[in-house]
Amino acid sequence: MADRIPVYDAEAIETKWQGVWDREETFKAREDSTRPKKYVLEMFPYPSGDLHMGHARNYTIGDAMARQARMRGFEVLHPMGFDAFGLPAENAAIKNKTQAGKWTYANMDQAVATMKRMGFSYDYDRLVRTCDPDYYKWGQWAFLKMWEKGLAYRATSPVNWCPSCNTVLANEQVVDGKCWRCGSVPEKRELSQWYLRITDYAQELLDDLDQLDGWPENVKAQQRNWIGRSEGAEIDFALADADGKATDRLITVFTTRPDTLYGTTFFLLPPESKLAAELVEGTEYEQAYQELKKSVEQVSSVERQGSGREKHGVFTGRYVINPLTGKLLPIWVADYILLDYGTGAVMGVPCGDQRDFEFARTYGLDIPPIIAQKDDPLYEQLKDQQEMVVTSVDWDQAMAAEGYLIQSGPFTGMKGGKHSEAVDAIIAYLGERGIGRKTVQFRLRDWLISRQRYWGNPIPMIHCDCCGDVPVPYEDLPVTLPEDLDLGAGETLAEYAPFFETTCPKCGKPAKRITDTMDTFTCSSWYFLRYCDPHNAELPFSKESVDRWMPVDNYIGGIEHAILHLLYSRFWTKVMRDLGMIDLDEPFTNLLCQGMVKDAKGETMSKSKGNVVPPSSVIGPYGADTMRLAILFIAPSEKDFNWDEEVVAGANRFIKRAWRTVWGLAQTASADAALKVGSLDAAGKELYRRMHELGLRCTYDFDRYQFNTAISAVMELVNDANAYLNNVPAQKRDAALCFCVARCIVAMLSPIIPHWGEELYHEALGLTGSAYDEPWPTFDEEAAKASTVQIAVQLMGKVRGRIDVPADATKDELEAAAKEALADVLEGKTVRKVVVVPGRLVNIVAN
RNA sequence: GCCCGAGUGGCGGAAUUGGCAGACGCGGAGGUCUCAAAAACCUUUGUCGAAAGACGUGUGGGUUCGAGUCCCACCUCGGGCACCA
Repeated sequence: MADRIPVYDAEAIETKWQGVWDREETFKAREDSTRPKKYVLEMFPYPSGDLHMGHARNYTIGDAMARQARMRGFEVLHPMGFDAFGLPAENAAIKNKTQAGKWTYANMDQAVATMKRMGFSYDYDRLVRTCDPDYYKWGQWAFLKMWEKGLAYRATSPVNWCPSCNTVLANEQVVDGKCWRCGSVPEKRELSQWYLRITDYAQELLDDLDQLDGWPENVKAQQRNWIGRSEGAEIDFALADADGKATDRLITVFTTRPDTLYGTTFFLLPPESKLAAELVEGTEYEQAYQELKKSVEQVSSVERQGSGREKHGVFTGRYVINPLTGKLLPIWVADYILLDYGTGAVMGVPCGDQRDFEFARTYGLDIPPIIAQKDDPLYEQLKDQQEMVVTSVDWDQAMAAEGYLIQSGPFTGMKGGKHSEAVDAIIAYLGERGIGRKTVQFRLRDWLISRQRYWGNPIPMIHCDCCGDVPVPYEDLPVTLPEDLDLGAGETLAEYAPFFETTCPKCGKPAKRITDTMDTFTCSSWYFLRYCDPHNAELPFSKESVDRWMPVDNYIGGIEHAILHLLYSRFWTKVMRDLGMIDLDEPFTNLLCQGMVKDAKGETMSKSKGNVVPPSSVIGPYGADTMRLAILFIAPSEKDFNWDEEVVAGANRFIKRAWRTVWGLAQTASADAALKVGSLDAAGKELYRRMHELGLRCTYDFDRYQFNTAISAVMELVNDANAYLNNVPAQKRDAALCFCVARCIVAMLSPIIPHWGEELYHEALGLTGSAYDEPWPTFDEEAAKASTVQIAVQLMGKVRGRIDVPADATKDELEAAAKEALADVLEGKTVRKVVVVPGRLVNIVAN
């Protein structure tokens, strides 16, 4: 072994090992391995340029997991790819007068170079780019399968249209009332669009969240919120004719509060309602209705939403009949009613609902009390009152939601509220008469996937004037995206005849291709399945390969995908399961959402703010390993952190110190000598013990992905090893111990600073092969135990002293030792109780 | 309004799940080496106090021999959903 310690030259070492890993295909996932599998996956990037700090953090976390898993004996699948379709490429192409593909491929090449420079252990043979025809072909294939199952369909309805992106958006992509990508306020437009029927899976998507023990609570909560399940009832109201007599025509409402049916004094429809338009047509009420409808269209969705907004409505001149009381209820059109939730019709209960209350106040409608709490004077007055005698009250706000029914016919006196006995009783009563039924509503809407943009996966459908919408035959897939549009001149797919002109596969007559492309989130909903079998030319993936690798054991990515990508991927997985493609309910077993990297002041990094710290600015002066260590050490992975140059410098200092320590140990190390613990001197025994203690801690922290404390455990071991080197003269050091400790330090840091680890593994320890063929060291609880421990001696729970005791002392011995230590304090007091926690403390209760 | 989180030194953060609060690192102070500086190494560093000691995990209560950890009430901050009937 070398006598002199070489200088730590990060760049030389990193270049060297990156070359070796590449050449030797060290990180290729092997299909024929007999090891158990582990699938570690980071959310693939959108190639909008080079990687930024957020990517560096995301991939460093995943890489540490992947490398450690391999050392723990797993065959690891750790792939990478690019979510390559999308608007920024198209916008850049328009601006630079180039092709979207050209721009995208150049960015991907750059990003791959940076990934390699960071030393990420990807199996690059499995690189997937969603804009490659042999990938997006299978997205089209999946669309056709969904079409066949009725899960893909076309519908005309008001949709969110982003005027800046010139395309429609999914509900999930309207964030805070604005386009998720550009921040413009979308307009409502009535358009014919393509949807995936995700609502068919609403209940399952909700229920299966309970299986996802490895997901953060807040992500599951967000998904539950988004799916938005409400239990309630549908109730049929008969439309009245001009004389107030019931007609055959029924209008159904959805309500979560059927118990408040007796308090219904009006009936509500949304402005977009076709029924409302029909009811007022040709009447004196039509003009006011049209004005309201127009004013709603002019108001943006941001303004229209929000409970603070004043409510507007118009009367339609028509009535429905309350099925319980037989009373006539005026039908109003109101701007706070949503077309696409529930049945699109609402019963107005001003006493029980704050919104209905405000509406009733504005338009002078009755507010009859039908629910009261027991301490309410109204309750005393009306608790046995079945008929309506108090028809309106003069309150400031709606009644409490819970209470007892009053003036509610036979249900008077029952407990009311959500999921109350009154709810059940009224549903049962309505059910017997066939005018109401229990039902469940979801807030989740079907997934609108058409985009009127070029750079995406074409929807594989043809519209024929004779045959309607006809799927492209499977053998004609993929529908290839043309590469020679003049984007700079504003050309779109819809105007590009070579693309849309075709013939109908059914009747052979001239027909037009659908020129919408699919939402890019369709591409990212199944890429993790493609990684299992990336070169399959017959199918999107084989069942065997998915059975081999799925589910993803560790999925790492940003919290911003809590709803969008993570919900869509769960849906897609369930669809693939129902198509018989896979046997899997959920794609991602464990999910880690890493925090954001902000600048030193805590601001988010952005090009417009000019505060971006590019990864290259750290890799350049310090090297990739320092970058990786700093990122993992600065904070727990889920937390945001502020970029701090001092932490980087500190990380680099530790790497250099650990480098010298390992080399220092290596100078007296021997790989051949057997370690005889019994014959070690005191310093050696203690170092050996600490190695086990800290190794256990480090392993435990790796197992729970808490890298900051895993690193601190190794730091302690390095400190201890240094103390050993400083205090024990070279000729007295134990060669086997030195080797063992050095090897443990190298092994435990290798997942985090891999080039450093590989270099020392070979050059300092003189080992061959790869550090990643080295199994993770095993540590022993017994060996970690100290012969004597210091425990606290407490009086009434307060620490009064500390004593050194043998680790194996009995409870009685500990009690005796503690009493002795506190003898002078205890004098004159009576000991009531003694609590002994071996290895920790003795607490004496005395007075 | 509803639903999730989180509040610990000057800072990032630990605390093996009810058992010695502040591990590890940053920063600070002092020192060694040097003509000097950098680097490196050593000592020290929760607050108050000269010391003994006292006080300390957002606030106020509670349970317990013992609470950062559990329970109740509240405050503050962050995030998500939101005119969803």
